[in-house]
Amino acid sequence: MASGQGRVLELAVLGSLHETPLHGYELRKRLNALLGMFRAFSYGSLYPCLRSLLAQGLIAEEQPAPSTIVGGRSKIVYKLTAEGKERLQELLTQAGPSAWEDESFGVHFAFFRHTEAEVRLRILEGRRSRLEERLDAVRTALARTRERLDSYTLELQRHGLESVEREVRWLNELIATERRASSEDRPERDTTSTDE
Amino acid sequence: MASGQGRVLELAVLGSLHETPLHGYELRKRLNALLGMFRAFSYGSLYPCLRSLLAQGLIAEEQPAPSTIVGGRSKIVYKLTAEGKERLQELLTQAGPSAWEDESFGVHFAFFRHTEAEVRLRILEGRRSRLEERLDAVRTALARTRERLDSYTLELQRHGLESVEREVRWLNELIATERRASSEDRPERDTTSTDE
DNA sequence: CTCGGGATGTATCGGCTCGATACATCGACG
DNA sequence: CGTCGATGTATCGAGCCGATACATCCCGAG
Repeated sequence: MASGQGRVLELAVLGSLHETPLHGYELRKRLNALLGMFRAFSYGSLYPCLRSLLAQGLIAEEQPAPSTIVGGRSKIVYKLTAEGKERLQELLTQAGPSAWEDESFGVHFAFFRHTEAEVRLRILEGRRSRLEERLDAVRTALARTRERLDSYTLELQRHGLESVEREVRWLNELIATERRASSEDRPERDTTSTDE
Repeated sequence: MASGQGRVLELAVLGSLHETPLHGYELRKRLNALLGMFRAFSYGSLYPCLRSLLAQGLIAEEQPAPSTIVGGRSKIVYKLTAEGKERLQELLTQAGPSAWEDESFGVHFAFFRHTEAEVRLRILEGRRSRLEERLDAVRTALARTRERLDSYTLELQRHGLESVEREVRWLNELIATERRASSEDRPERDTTSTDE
């Protein structure tokens, strides 16, 4: 109900502007280069988001030297404010369902560099159990199906299951790597938690 | 611009009802079992869609024997009308961009059983070139990137590229199978088109 | 027998997002 | 000097989802 539930864009914009100030067009290009494999950002959502962030004081328009402005409307370069940086940190700390759904997981992952190790781990595990949930649901539904399925439906199911299983394996590797890295940082806790 | 552009639901509902009449709840369960790996259908879109289809005369409410109705509101079973079957055939014949985008491709594929071989092939090829386009875009954007990317971003890119490449390979196999099947039906055209 | 909880079932609302589109400027090339 | 494609800001209609509300049915525990 607050403002930051389904707002993946907010994190994406804030995170991108954290690296360097940008204007809308560049921002979109950068986001689509970064996450174009998973989703496509459009102006129809980008500009309203920028307006909202501007109104909240999380970003600000950066005025370039007036000499560079020639025509009527100049480029509007947005940069992060101090409040924006705080908000970004806050968003990066959240490890809720909003972090591991399909559309948002990629965005959160893309900024893992700025995320605490513990939060990273929780997001990865959340994503994994989300996918396993889905596997269960589809598998039991498939098992309960009485009728014969045609070969195309079957092939679609097979491909879908395989893709999700692949992502689960990928997550497993990432989680293992994270665990290894964090146990190297804290070698005292290494022997006690060698359960899995 | 017409009514059936982004309306994946229309095809999904019509296609499901073509097999057997259903009511809303069952319909949703069936669709989520069939395509739950790729997307999740919600009532918020399903009921408006049913209403619209009803208004267009493409589906009709099937009245069960009055003896089964006990309480106030009974189950509303929807079935396809003759116009609905026509519309479904029309939708299954279309092989435009609306057939091979991310959200819609799965739905179209799920009903390939009722689709002509030629249309199947065009949809599969359209999907493939769509994905290759995306690969190109991301790869060139990646090549043009000056700055060093952190390991998480890199890993995300790698995983994304690999997933899409995998889907392209899958499509290649499907296309090859389709071509083989259709050349068995028309053996005269076999030798001329052995270009790939 | 009865009472409560979980599955079944229909329906809506607010809000977010997308694709298409409009319009303006700038640099390059003939 | 004209025009074409890339750059750039911005909006609109329409579709879609998550949450939610509310009613009924079924079945097992007490």
